[in-house]
Amino acid sequence: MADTVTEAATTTPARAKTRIQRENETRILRAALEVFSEKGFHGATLDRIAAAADMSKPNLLYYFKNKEEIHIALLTDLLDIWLAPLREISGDGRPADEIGSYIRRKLDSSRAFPRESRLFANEILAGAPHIGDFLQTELKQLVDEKAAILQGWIDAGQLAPCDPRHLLFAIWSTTQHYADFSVQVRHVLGLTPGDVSYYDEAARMLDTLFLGRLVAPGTEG
Amino acid sequence: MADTVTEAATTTPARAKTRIQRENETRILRAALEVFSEKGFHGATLDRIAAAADMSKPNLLYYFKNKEEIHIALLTDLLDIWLAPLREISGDGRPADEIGSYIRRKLDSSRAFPRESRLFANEILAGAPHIGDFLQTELKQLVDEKAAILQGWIDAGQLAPCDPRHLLFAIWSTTQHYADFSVQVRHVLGLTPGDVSYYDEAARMLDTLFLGRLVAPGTEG
DNA sequence: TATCATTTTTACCGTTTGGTCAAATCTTCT
DNA sequence: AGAAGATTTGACCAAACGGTAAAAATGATA
Repeated sequence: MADTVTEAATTTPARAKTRIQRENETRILRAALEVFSEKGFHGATLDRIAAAADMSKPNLLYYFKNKEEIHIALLTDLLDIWLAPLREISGDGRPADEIGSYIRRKLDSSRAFPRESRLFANEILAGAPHIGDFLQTELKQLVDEKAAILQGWIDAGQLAPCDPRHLLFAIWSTTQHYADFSVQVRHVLGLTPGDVSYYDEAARMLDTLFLGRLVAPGTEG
Repeated sequence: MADTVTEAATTTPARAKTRIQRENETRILRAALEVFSEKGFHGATLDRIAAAADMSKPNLLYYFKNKEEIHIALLTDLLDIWLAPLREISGDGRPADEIGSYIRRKLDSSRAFPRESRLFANEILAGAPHIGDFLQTELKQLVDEKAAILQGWIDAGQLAPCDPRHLLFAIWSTTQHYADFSVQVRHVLGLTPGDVSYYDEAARMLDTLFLGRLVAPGTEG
């Protein structure tokens, strides 16, 4: 399993970073995100990443000691993006407002960071070899905390009885789907490759689903 | 892009298959499914698949001419599994019954075929290089057909106004999530690696979400 | 401008990987 | 049993891959 992203990074004193160093590291990370999110860890090659960064392979390896270190650097950046929308959920607001805005934030995140979302999806699909520890500790803790808020609403009769953690799963899956499965979404809707116009309709759907009544009364089994 | 699964397969007359041939092909496909779904296409190696099939690599290549052909064979089998639950949706039933049972079938499919689901997810994430054509034609057509049924219910006031295709997306994402992101689900719930006990609670959640009212009236924004 | 550290390049290496080939072995059928 | 075909194996190959070493070039600084 090698390294995990939660470990301390620096063992050497660590000098101040040069301008070139900063520029090249971001160039590499940007290129690597593109390639990793599209091809997965094993499908991505250093040659490809180097080419995308407009840089020679040995030069790339001057900034990151190996392929895995680039991958871990990307995942580390990613986790903040992933958690941010969840962190904002507050027990002070009204359930519909809080849940509705959480969904909107997650959906916005899918639209703004589709590559990051696919990187995350690839990592989970692969068995979360690098972020397993994060999932078990940091994420679990935050989920437990927010689930308690949702449970409070359930106890107060403001939210249907359900396992709040599964409600979060439903929000994650539906929102991330539009980034991770965008190819399928587009093909089914008959859209062209770059088109992301489906996000507006997606937002309406998720509002209806999570905040409205989907199936009309009297038509239930 | 190479081959797609929808192309005609045989150009040679195709002899009747031997007992050994049938046995070994299924052994290979079973092993390949295990490895591909766990490691992705590029992460899977012929050596690994051969080892999992308890077979030498050249012997494996006696039955499938290359790695891609094994992958395509798996995807072909997969598509039937993927479509089956959707095909069953009928316009004759009541909306809640039809949608509810569709969700149950999809969730059962995730539980019964998690490896197939992950194989599918990997393929879509990679940009659907092999099943792009299937998505654009066969799947799109079936979705259009079923979406028309849902639209009929909407027009009859039995279903909330929404884009029916996005309703299908929501069902796909929530149900497949439990197979594709099972590692994350288990880590968040604090379950052990093999544990799939979360499926019962998942079924309740999805029933509440799609068929019930999630947020109570009066607590909406 | 001379010096020193940083950055980049060229050439290369060992391993892994997908795949081939021909010989050997096993099945099947007469 | 023996021929014919099907199956299996061991030895091997070329390309791709991750990564290294050392020299050359560039940048910062006094």
